[in-house]
Amino acid sequence: MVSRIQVAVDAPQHAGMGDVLDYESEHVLAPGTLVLVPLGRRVVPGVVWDESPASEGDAALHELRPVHEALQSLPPLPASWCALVAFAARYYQRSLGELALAVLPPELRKLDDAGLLKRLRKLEKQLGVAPVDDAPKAKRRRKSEAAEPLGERAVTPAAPPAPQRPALTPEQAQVLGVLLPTCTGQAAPACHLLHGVTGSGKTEVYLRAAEAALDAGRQALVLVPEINLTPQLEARFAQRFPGRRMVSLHSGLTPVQRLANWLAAHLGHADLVLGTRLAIFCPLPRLGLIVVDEEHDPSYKQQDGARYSARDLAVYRGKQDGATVLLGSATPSLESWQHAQTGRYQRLTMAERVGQGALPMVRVIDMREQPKPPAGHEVPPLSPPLLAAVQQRIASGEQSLLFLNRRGFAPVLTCGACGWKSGCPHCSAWRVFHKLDRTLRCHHCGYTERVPKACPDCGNLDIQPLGRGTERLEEQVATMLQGVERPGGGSARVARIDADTTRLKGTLEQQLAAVHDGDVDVLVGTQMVTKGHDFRRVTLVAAVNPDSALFTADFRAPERLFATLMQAAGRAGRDAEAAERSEMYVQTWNPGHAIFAALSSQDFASFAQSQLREREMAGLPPFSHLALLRCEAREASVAEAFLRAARDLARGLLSEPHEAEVMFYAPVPPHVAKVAGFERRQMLVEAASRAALQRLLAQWSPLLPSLRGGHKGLARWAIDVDPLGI
DNA sequence: AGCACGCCGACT
DNA sequence: GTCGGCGTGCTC
Repeated sequence: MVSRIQVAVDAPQHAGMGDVLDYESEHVLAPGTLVLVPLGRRVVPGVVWDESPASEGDAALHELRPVHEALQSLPPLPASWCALVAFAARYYQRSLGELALAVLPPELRKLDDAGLLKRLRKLEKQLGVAPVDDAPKAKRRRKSEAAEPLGERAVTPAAPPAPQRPALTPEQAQVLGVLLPTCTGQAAPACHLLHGVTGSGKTEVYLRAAEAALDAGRQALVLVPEINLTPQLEARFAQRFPGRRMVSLHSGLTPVQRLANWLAAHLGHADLVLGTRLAIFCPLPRLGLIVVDEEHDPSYKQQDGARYSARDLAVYRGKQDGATVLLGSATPSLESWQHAQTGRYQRLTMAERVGQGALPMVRVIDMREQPKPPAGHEVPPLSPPLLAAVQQRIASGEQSLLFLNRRGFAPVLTCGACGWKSGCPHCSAWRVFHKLDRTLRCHHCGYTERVPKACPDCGNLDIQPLGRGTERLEEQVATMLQGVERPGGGSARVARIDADTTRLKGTLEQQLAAVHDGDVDVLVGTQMVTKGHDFRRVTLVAAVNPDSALFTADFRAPERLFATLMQAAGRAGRDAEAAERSEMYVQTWNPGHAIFAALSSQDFASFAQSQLREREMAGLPPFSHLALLRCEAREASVAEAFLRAARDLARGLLSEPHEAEVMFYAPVPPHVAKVAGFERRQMLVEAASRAALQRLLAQWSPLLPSLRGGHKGLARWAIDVDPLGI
């Protein structure tokens, strides 16, 4: 019997095709089955989808092409996975197939059934598990089967010695008293917001929660914001759960490894999955717990392709799969904080550092009151009080961490004679001066050139760096500390950690080890060093120049700066014995800014409260809901005309009672308006409720392809739902 | 998105 | 005379 099936394939929404395409198949294929289908003159991978009632009727409008091949060695993706993908596609305004295929392991998209079977056999051998039943293929059919646990449970190796578990603090015990029953199924699953100051032992809470879920026969998914943070967390989980199978999922794995790990999770062999945002789409048949560590971190929002928020999807998935969700942070996002206030999330608090350590004393340095440099000279990077504090740490054999969130040597070069600046010819951005290889690099399009010997405009030889990045800070600090002796003899050592020094795999670990071994007295670094690392001998942390974050147009900048500074502060005094002498210095030209007062008192709750009040008055999230329509064209006027036409179209969609529910702003250039020769424009859409926004977007986005014809030269457009920056 | 077809400039 | 630029159009 030949039957008609629906398949989701990777075609973008703006192609104007429906969500699924119709094919004919020899066999009935269960929804969630991976297939290869012909599309135009290629063969592309796709996922069999549950028939959508809309296209049911028009059976024989055209000849259907047959499915090329069904990948039946792989158990179909579970209905819960399809539901999550369908929700995310709808919510973030992407086509079903684009999202479905984008969140499968890239390697999987390249295999046919024979290739896949080979990988599965290899995996089974590696894991020592019974083979997945692939005998009577026709038996594996419809939904009822797809929803069942897939494959056999992992054969647990002989019980290893029980690992040592640290004693719980009273706060941890209290938090776990609430949390654990929801992880084991004794109590209804819930969404918890764990607000715990840095050093309060959040990781131990994650470990105990995972233990409870695992002991109840469930799987646990732990998300971290960055790949850098996976190795250390992996080590802690591996140590705690020696008898359990754990896999990691992130873009740093080789394609083959990533597929193997994904398969282990999908087949139910892995008990624990640890990964970055992309892991939220990993099929897990027995999911009982999702942990989102540092839930406020912007990395959870994908910034290209399908712009989903893994944190928000975790909450949705938890509800759908009956799993408990644990969002953890020392500085929760205002969205999550608000949900905790209204009772939608359950708030759990840990205010004390393990071992009674205090957070460092915060000293705000007023840069306006520092001695003025001689005319024609720059303000030195470290003010006298900060320099003295660093020197004192060196003298006592302690370490300092200087945080500057800008890599490279100088953000821009300039000619002293004619005012030329090192702009990028293809972008509206400066090219950053990298001294190591003497290049000017555009961080937006990658355009790189050797630094010119003379000013390209006037020929003047005196080209000067303007501003300061970590590369230059390292150099200047080394100069300032020249001749400063360490206790054991020899002069002070300065090191730097940022994306440029850790480009090669493994170098971050090496550099961190050098810091731990005491080979470094002063560590200069970007954001990278403020996240999660446990520096035992650091007693001084300084934010060298945090002011730039105060004046960006982004309404989330204060929240983000506060989180970053709090996180940086948390790097100091992790050793209880040294905690008392720990300090955080903040150099600023705006000491009156509310953020620094909040940082000094380290009172997140009142900071959050005042920020929420401001958001409410300004009608910003979480009190409104936003979407951005972005587009690109060679000509700015084309991009703007398209956005205006889209706006007129949208206004026409709003019927009488709903007219005031959604507001449209004028098209504006984003922070960097031109990238790689294309002019970018964006238009903000604001709605009082999520439902109203979703209602509009659902009607609006399918109509946008029809506008294309009227705007020659329009390159592409996309909708960003819940954008992080505007 | 791919991948074609299709119509105009500098090369063996 | 062809190789190749990217504009336009189609894919169940």
